[in-house]
Amino acid sequence: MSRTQTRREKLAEKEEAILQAATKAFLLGGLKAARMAEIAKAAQVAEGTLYLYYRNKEALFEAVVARHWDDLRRGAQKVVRAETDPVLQLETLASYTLDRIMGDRKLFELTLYLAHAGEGLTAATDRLGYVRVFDGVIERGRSEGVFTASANPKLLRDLFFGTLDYAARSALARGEDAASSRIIETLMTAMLAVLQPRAEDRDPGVEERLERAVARLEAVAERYPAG
Amino acid sequence: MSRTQTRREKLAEKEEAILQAATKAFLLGGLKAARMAEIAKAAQVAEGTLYLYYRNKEALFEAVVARHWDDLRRGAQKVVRAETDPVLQLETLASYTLDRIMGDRKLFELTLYLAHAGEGLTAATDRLGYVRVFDGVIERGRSEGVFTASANPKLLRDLFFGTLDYAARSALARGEDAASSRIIETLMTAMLAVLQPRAEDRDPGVEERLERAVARLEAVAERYPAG
Amino acid sequence: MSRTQTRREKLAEKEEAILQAATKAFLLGGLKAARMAEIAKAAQVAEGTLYLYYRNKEALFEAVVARHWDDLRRGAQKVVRAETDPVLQLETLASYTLDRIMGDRKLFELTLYLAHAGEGLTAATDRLGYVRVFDGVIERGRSEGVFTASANPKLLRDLFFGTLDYAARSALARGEDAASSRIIETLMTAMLAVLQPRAEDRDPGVEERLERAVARLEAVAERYPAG
Amino acid sequence: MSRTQTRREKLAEKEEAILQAATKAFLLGGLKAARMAEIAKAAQVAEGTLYLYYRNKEALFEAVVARHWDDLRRGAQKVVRAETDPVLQLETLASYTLDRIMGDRKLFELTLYLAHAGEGLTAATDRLGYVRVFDGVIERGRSEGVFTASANPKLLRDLFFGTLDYAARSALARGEDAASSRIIETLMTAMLAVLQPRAEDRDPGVEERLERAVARLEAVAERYPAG
DNA sequence: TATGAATGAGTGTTCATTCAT
DNA sequence: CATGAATGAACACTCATTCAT
Repeated sequence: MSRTQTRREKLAEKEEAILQAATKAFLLGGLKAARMAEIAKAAQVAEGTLYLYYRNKEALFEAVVARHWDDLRRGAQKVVRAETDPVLQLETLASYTLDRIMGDRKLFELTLYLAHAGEGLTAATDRLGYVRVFDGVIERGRSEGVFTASANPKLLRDLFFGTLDYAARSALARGEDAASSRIIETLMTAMLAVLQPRAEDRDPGVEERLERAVARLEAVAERYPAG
Repeated sequence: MSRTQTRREKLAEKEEAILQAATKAFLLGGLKAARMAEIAKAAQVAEGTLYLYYRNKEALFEAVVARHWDDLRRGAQKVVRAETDPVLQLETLASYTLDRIMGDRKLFELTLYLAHAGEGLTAATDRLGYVRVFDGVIERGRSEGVFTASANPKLLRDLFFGTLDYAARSALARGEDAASSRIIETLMTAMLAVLQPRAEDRDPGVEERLERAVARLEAVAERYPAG
Repeated sequence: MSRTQTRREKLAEKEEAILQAATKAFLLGGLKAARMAEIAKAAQVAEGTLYLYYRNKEALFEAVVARHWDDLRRGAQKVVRAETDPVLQLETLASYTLDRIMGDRKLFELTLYLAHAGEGLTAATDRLGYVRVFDGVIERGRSEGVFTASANPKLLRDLFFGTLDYAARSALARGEDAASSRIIETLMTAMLAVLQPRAEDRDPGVEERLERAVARLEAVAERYPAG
Repeated sequence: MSRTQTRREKLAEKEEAILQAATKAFLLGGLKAARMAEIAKAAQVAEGTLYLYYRNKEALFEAVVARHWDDLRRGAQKVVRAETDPVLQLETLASYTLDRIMGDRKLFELTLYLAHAGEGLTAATDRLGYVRVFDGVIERGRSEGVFTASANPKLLRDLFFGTLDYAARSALARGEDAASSRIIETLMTAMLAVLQPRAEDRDPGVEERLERAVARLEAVAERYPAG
């Protein structure tokens, strides 16, 4: 059995080596520029061996991207669990997401690339796990009554991930490192405007009392006809 | 002179034909998949002729993308000018942007592709004109006192374009046509939360006076029995 | 008539401009690398105009090479005529030839190139005029009794031009500027060995005195019997 | 081990086939005219395979030329070793060289072509081995006292190879097969004029008679002791 | 004569993938 | 499972030459 285990371990190790070599290669120049021959050499396996683990170059590419998103998801879960307040969780998640996008921008671009070039929609699937972390935060906020139940989760995602993606991309395009704190602040203001509509000014008292007072006066007024 | 004009017109026509053929070709499968030979054939010119107008395939590609953004910019300016209220301008621009992204999504992807694959930063430049339309709306809103002057334009762009881009992309990824109205609504809520912070509760005088008026009303109303 | 002359002059000027531009272009990178478009631009004519003067690129190339050899021939005739002694004429011609080969090595290579690549043997024809200068020197030397009549002119050419060509080429290959004087000296020694067999031993003095001395020794020796 | 050997043999065979096919192709029309596709087909390998053995077309070309010079060198060494007298070695080498140039003139032209077109100086390197055979003959002649030590080897090479190259080229240009014996004779006369200065004026008669006279006088002298 | 825009044939090289060993 | 030599399809770009003006 130890032999079987050893064999399995060897396989796992080899797969890991391939994945790492491939990640490095794809990061350097994208799907097209990476050479299977170089990946094989870096992983210290023969070219043919790559095809024992992955059907083709694209499959290897997808595996790399998938693994990346899995890493991200785990990291996101970790930082989210460190907080209890949904609002803080949201803010923490935003910071984490922005940092990761900025740090591994190449891999995010690869995801876009995959979505663009690929016939498969695997990219969407990959992000799914990550998006669920976000959805979880929203859900918890709702069940705790901190967030309004009326906001559509899909739209919230658009706001959240769209803004962060775009902010990261334009920052990178301008060569800036990050102005993370400010964008996070702005994003939170925007998010909370949707998640907690008029939450703080909603002291319903004034309105209700006004309604009631007017209603009563109207009743009186009817009793005393004008004139 | 009519001869000169004719020549120029011929050149312009030929360039237009090339550009159209190229747009079609690039839209079909991106930069890589498009074949110069096919573009030439579709434009009814010889392959060599393409190179009289554009240095190489990539230059032709960039020209296609640039023209697309120019079209967009013009369209955006038009819809914005049709409104006078900055808030409505913003909303109109959002709708227009979303529609165009959804409609020409391939060309948006090509822009991303360009940003990803290209060594040139042309992509950013192309968008610039379009972004300026947005900036113009914000600026007008500020100068009219409708928007707060404190919001950073860059961050606003991130919110605006990021959300729209992402919404379009994810809608397309899910195969949906569009849920435009709802995302626009959400986006506007978010934007205004940043652009008009506590706009309605602002000027506490109103609230206080309202409070006082209600109190007096209540006092009066209580003097007259409910029945 | 002055108008006709003007026209002719214009044509001649244009042809000259083309030839000069072409020479420069071919010198830079040979037949293949030169671009008709660049030649046209340098000559300040349209591309099509080149073809009014020369059937095609190769014909232009040949014209350039031919003109070069004509220049050389004229120069050779000049230096040869400056001397009267055939031996000195030979030496002068050798120096001149070597200098020109070294100086315009590119054009010599082009001649070789023409011989190699071209289907026409034009190259040989071009050199003909130059070779005739050499033949003339030899002929004069013979008729003056300075050179032996028995040497085959063709073989002499092989010796003369072959050595000079090769010397120049190998010097250039080694990046040396020239060791001209020594090669000229050696070549002359070799040439004269063929053209003036036993030429230098013709200092009869030494031989005669030696002959006389031996004769006297023999006379003495004979007086004393061998045994 | 026999398997390994088999593999190596296969590789060697394949390389040989490529080299032969390439030689044939390059001989037909030079570097430019030869088509990699045709070479591959002739060698019965795929086009890509050519690039497993040679970096590119030019490298293949150089390999062909290099092999040619290696062949020549071996042949030259053989004929030289068949003689012992340096003068005869020189003459034999001249004949061999002339024959080979005439026979494989295309490959010689290719060498020139390489020198002309190539950025690399490989051509010179290739000839080096061959030239050394010549240098060896000269050196031996010197150490045996047959050749004068004063002649510069470089100049001798110019004379030897230059004359032979040129003779072959002009003979080929004139369509003649060869007038080898006469040119060899002339060349040897010229070479020896440089290598054995005053060789022929050594009219052995005088020397011999001097020797004899002195010998006889010595004999007489012994009979008549001094005093 | 002169122009110069248009032509379009022609080819070296790469690299993902396979398969005999 | 592993190897790595062999495959071969695929394609942008150049540039001498032409011809309508």
